[in-house]
Amino acid sequence: MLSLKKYFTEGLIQFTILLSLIGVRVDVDTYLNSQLPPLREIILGQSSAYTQTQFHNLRNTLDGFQVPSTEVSAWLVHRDPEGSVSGTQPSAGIALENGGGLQDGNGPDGAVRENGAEQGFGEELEDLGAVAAPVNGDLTKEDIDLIDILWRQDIDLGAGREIFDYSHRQKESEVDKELSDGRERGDGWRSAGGQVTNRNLLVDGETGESFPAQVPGVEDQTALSLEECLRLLEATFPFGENSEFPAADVSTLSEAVPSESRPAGIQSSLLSPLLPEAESPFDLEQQWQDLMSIMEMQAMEVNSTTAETLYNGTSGDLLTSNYNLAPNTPINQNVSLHQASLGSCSQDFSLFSSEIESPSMGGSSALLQLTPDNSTGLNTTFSSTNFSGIFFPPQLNSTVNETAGPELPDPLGGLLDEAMLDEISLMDLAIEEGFNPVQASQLEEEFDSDSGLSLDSGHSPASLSSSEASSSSSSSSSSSSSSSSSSSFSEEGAVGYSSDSENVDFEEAEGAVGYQPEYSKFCRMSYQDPSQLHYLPYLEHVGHNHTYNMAPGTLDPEEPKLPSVGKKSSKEKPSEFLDKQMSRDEHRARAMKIPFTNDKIINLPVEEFNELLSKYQLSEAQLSLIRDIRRRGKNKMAAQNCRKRKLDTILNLERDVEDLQRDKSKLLREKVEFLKSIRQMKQKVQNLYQEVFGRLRDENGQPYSPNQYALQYASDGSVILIPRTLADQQARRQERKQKDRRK
DNA sequence: AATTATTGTCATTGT
DNA sequence: CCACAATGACAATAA
Repeated sequence: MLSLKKYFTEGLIQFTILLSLIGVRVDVDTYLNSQLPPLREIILGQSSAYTQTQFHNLRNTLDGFQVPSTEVSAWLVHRDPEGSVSGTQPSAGIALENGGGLQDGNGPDGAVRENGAEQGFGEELEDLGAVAAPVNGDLTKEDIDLIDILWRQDIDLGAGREIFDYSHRQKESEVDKELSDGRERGDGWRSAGGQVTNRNLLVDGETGESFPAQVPGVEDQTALSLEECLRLLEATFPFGENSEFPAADVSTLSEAVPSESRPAGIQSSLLSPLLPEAESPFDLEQQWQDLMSIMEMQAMEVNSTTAETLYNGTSGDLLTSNYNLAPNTPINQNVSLHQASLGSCSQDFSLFSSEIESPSMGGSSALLQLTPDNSTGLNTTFSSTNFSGIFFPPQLNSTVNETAGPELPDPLGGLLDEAMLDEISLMDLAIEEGFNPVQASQLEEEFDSDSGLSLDSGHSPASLSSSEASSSSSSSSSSSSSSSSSSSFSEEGAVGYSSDSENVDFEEAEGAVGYQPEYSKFCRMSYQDPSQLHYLPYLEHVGHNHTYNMAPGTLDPEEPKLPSVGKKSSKEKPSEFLDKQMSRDEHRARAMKIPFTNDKIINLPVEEFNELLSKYQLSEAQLSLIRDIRRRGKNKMAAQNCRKRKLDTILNLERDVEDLQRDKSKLLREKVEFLKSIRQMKQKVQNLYQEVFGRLRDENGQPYSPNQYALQYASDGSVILIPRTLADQQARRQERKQKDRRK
């Protein structure tokens, strides 16, 4: 049996969740062996590799869900040892026929799926409401859409499709062949129809209570129950990197549990055991802990809204009411909540359109339309797609897509200007701030404290990267060690600084401003530098006839006159001009009739210098002057070198500061992104919870009151329905445990 | 005339 | 100790 972990990675979860939601327990093995193409691709129509026929086949397959549970087994196509496909295709339901999403392969656009979803949902509930919902159900549009969303989430979160495709499908080539021959295959399903797995169809739920019933070991359990699906879903949340939830973080789920009095962190340990196989808990755990700690405050917010929505729904049409009410609830978070899990649902389409009119969303739409070119690029960066696809209404995406093409991950995205992403993400942030007051305040806090930087630096890297990208090479690799190409640094430094100096946050600004006056100076110097350093030794005589240098004793009678002579020389050029070009020391040397050049005096090695001196009979005054000239000359060069070094170090420091600021703002952006992701995940979980809870029916076919019951994750990984009082007790216990742990 | 940037020089320290 | 480099501080000069 495949391990659950593999299910995660293969993204089967959502699919299975769907099955579970409608009361079907599916043998994942069966699915895996069924030669079905990856659901994500099919459902989303994102893979051009699948033909219409294949989509059709899938649809047929999914149609199978419509049949009563007793017949459900029939649809399950599975593969016999010889590899031939066999299975039964029951009378095909038509529910999916309306779901253009499956047909046209437009995926999340949602435009095609605008119709019929909501009604389908309500009707379904009516039809099934009296019966134990989990037992039996149609695959409604909502379901499809939910799957869609979930898949997208997986995509967004980076769940590797490759894993899915390759790691567990050893017969892929075979499958591919068959896929390429989709119609035959589909026919095969329909016609063959003999072999059915029995174990798939453990349909529980004689009553609504049946729900919690099954709690076998997770690993070797053949069928995935709803509980497991929930858990799996959660397990996949950590950005698709199959990280595990830190124990303390299960509160996320518990927070998603709708209740008036906050259910207070349901057992974290309940969830943790189900992730024993999480592959790389290393950094992610830490990451999660950090993030979750940040998020703790927001959780309550989510809670309240959840409770609200849930309570709004009365009974049978609880879910329907959810869908309807959520957007209308005063708290904006519900909007994002819905978008999180149902963003591309056709039924939400209309809702969103109304929501767009709200100021925040209006802003978002404007934003997105302003930056159509980057929409593709966003996909590659973490969760950007998430937000554009889920967070924003489908229409927006569609409009974007019109200009920017399909929303598929774009390999070129990474090359896009990070700046735009920054802006977008920050704008997203700003938008989202409207959704969650707590979050907003938190973010405000951030931006107040150090995000004078982060806000502005969102632009500063932009300007930087753009300028750098045009001029030099290193643009977006923020932490690139300061490469000192002296040719570019001057310009780059100037640009970077001028932009940055405005963007530094206040504390840092002080230091930076202190530098600023000098900085321009340095920039100038740096411009001159290359040439300066080279020809200075020759040109140093040019303009400077500094006189203060003269040793008192060696004053030449001419020297005081020199300035006047110089002025005249400007008019009587030829000879005087040369005089003017000579340094004072040279003048003095000439006055003292030193028989060799100052250049020799200064630059000869000591030995040669001494030799030179020994060759001539020089007066004491001459020797003294020569020594002074040598000393001053050497010192002059030393000073120049020193200044150059100083300049270099300062410029390097500047660049380091820039890099660090860029890193900082980048980290801040990432933080914000994480926060957003977490929020959305919470909302998805919350939604899922509501959906599941809303479908539960007691013996009388009545929905459970969220006031009295709650879903709870048991320690063995299952999900059970328990009275609220009990849940609260356990929650308290759990809190205690956590506190103890922290201590 | 005042200010600023640049450069040279000196004194000092370190190598 | 010498020669010299490095550097801070000061001053002259140019712009």
